Amino acid sequence: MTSKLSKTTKRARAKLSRSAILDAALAIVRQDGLDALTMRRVASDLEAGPMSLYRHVKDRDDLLLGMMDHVATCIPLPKQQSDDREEIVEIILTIHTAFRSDPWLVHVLLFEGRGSLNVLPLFERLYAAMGRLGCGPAKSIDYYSMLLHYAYGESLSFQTRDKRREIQTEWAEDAFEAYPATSKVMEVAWSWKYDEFERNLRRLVATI
Amino acid sequence: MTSKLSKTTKRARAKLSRSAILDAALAIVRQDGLDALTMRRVASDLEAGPMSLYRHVKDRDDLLLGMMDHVATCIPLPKQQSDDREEIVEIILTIHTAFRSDPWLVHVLLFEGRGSLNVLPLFERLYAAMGRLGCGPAKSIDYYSMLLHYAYGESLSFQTRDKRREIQTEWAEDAFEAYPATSKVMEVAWSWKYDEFERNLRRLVATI
DNA sequence: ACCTGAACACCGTTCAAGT
DNA sequence: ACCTGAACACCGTTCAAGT
Repeated sequence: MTSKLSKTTKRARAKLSRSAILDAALAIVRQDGLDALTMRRVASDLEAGPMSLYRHVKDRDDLLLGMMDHVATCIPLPKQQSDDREEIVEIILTIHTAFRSDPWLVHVLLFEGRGSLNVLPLFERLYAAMGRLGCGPAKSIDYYSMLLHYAYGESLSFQTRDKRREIQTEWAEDAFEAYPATSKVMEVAWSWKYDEFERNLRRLVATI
Repeated sequence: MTSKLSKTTKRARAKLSRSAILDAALAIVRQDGLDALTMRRVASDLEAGPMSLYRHVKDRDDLLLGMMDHVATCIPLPKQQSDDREEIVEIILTIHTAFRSDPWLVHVLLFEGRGSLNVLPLFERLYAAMGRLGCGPAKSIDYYSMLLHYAYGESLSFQTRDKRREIQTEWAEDAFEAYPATSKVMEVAWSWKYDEFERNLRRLVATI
């Protein structure tokens, strides 16, 4: 019995490391979303006290940054495109795909203000392509912002769409009665998937 | 002394009403942001117990919805434009301006999934203009989504920009060394205001 | 009818203490 | 060195009780 106990304590000790904590945190956030990611939950998943985490992680912010760093290194770089506009499209699509598989990224990027430097190789290619298209720094940051902001908004809207629809079904059926143009659109809107990111992205890139 | 006490209790009673609560909540959120809006804070600002609010407001969600309804009715409708594309631009700009003066709107719209029906007159004009431009329901919802998603992303990025920059100044100066195109852009980026919403909006509307 | 205090089940984090 | 329990200052909300 004593040996069994010491075994489990040994395992418990081995479990607690920065990377183990990051893995556990990623698992939580991917299963149950960012709100479910609490220090206490991570700790209990690792069968440790909540305070044990703080030896390997400065605070919740640092935990999120670590998660971003890890995810950023896992993003597969797209093939280099000969057409510069196509190169830009591919890069933004890569980022957008990352937002789709890890929706919490957008939240952290925007609201925690943390970004990983591991994403720089991707951005370097983006800015290089813009440069070849004749954009100076000002124009580059302007177009970059436009594309990224659209990706932010689209991702957030997409990831909250189901919840929003659920709530909106409570709206009175006759709410749109006085608004004919709206009514006509709304009939389609409820079931609309509007997953038109790539098509709209190409529209935007074409304006560069 | 007794009369003084009864006076204050009378005033305290008069203070507590749905609209008084909404006003207090709006004042908080405009001064200190959405995170500062707690039921306890609203109550204490009204010199009431936290539980007293629940007589006039179902829960925090209902409070937010009430705030949105109030703000939505205060949005000034833009002048009708003879050019349909210009009409669309004006309407989206109106929405964007509302997002700028009440940044919390975007957060509530997206993450709480609550929207006010009081905004329908504005949307009716938007969909009507799109219809006149030859858009069916599908195309309308597609373009509408693109424009609104961009407005979402731009607003969120704008309102969190200062905080993000503050954090990013901690980054090592030589982080961009290996990335020449990025370095060149970044020199401009730190001070860049990229408040190019209207110009980009026009670009987008032109593609309709 | 209107208001409320105590209580419940949470949260991140500090701090002093264990091994 | 690594881990932890108790504690602090929060949160939204339930519930039973006050007036």
